[in-house]
Amino acid sequence: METAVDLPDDALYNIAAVERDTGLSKDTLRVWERRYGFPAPVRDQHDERLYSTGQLEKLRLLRLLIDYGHRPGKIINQSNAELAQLIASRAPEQTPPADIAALLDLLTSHDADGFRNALLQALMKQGLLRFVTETVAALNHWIGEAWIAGKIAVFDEHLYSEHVQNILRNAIIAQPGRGSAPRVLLTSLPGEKHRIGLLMVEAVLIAEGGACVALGTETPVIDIKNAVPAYRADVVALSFSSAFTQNAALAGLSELRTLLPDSIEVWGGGGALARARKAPAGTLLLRSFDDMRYALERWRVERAQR
Amino acid sequence: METAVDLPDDALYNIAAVERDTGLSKDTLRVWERRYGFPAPVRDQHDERLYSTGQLEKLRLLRLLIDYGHRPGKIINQSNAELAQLIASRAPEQTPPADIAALLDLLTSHDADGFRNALLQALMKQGLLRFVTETVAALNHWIGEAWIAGKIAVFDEHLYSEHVQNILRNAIIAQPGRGSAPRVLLTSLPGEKHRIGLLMVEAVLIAEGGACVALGTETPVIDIKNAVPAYRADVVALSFSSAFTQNAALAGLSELRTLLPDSIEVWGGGGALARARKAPAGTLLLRSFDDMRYALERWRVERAQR
DNA sequence: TTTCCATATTGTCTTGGACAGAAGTGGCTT
DNA sequence: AAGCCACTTCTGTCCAAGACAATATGGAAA
Repeated sequence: METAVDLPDDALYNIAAVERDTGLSKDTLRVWERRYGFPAPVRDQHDERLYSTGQLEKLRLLRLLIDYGHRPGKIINQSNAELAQLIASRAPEQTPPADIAALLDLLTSHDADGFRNALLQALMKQGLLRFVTETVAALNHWIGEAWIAGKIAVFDEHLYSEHVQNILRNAIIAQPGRGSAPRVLLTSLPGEKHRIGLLMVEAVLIAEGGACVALGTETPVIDIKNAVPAYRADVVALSFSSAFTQNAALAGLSELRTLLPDSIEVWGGGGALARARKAPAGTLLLRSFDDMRYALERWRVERAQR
Repeated sequence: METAVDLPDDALYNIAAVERDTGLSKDTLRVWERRYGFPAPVRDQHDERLYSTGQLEKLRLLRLLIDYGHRPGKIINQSNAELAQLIASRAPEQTPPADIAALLDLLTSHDADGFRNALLQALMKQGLLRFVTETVAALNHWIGEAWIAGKIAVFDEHLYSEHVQNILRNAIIAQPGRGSAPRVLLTSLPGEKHRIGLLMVEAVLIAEGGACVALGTETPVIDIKNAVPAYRADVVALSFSSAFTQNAALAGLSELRTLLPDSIEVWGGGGALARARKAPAGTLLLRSFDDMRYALERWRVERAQR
């Protein structure tokens, strides 16, 4: 599954592009440069920053390590190779299980039809719930690893996302009936663009017999608030990938909590919240799909008692 | 179909929350305050900005009008009522045909299941090709109109997008076989986030028996270039909604043309190019789905002769 | 061990100046 | 009229350097 990623080595990126590609704010990029001396981009004729491909690469590695609990000041002056080493040492198991490796091979050999068929076959064999919680979750993880290792091309990742969306949405629409309570309104806040996570949640909800109103990504809080009565939702569930910072995710959950009546539950999950210690008052953190299934069950028991 | 936005009057928002909720950057919020005197937020004990509910509301109205083509300096000092008036005056008096109106009614009455079923029914009745080129195209148009008139809620638009994606992807995956040449690589450039247009194109391509490699939205040009040999594409097709400016779309087509070998065709379509007079040398503008079907046919005839 | 507090680290906010690129305007030619 | 070019205005984004809130760390006390 070796894929040379063909990045032009001489490409230069302005600060907005780097913010978009790394998730680090412009303010953060400037203050790192001031404090730590990295990144030290060259300047154009108007003194505006231009970041190199190597700097962008290192910033991605730093972002990943920081998400895993390292602190910027401790690691920012290490070389790309040392950082990659640090990442590698974090995961002792180096190779994915055979079934996942087979799927990755199809993807990185650009066999779109083969990849699609293999995914469909896995879905048939496992059923929706296991397909999502095992195969898709593992694929997400290992594609992330391959991405860090530079072993997967950007366009293969795009193709992966498209095919998984096709299959999940196909499964979602194929599900008969309307589902029973609770009715969960599912979306993400502005800035959170990852759709796969949302679709996985939707699929699990439906497989558990729940009713789901999916609004896609990036719904402003106010609009979520207005959607709740319109769709008579019982629960609002938000997904935060690790593209979000933990603080931003917690702040979003809190804001939504203050806007909604107490009778509506607020759930949050995803990579950005995986390390969060405690949930904002009146909200629920879901750290796994099992957590979500328990939350669903708990809701049903509690409401049945009333 | 009237949407009242209902906010707590006494809430205060910091600048990051306003950025998230309005999509206006912090820099923009500060420079508007400096230049136009609006918004003029109160300050907390540390001189940090706190925006009121009314300011947030007005910012959202401004954002809507600016997206529609108004200029900030001209409208920023009008009252909320005047801005709402301006939005209302945009509403054309035309009405959609009955079948589209029925679908819109289901959507704006928040009947998600009814809307889904009506879409499915239309698909069954019309077949994929007519469903896409007639029903979905008309729905897009009339939802755009309703949005400008402020007659449709943000969350209803989100729900619409999700359901149409579900149905189109379902139809795409249900299509048997691999399709015949040409193999079309389909995506959009960074900045272009509209997915429905891409899915419509993919559905039409598949309905015409073509082979399609869909990379989703926002693929950087360099990655498109790398994807072409990897997937052995014959044609690259790009979609530009009217969120793109015409010049930016034409520049993107030109850049891609120079990067790819002459044997690969470059096609462009979508709202941003609807008014373009002539295509960049060596590229093809598709102004309708029929144009695309002709282009497909022409490619097949030309290649058959060789 | 757990809890608590002082200290260090880190991200976000502040101001006011600058300027590139988009949008609008006017005059000229076809 | 309609296209096209040059000129002006408008508008979003970038800059620097300082400040401080929020979080994490590390050691002392319970």
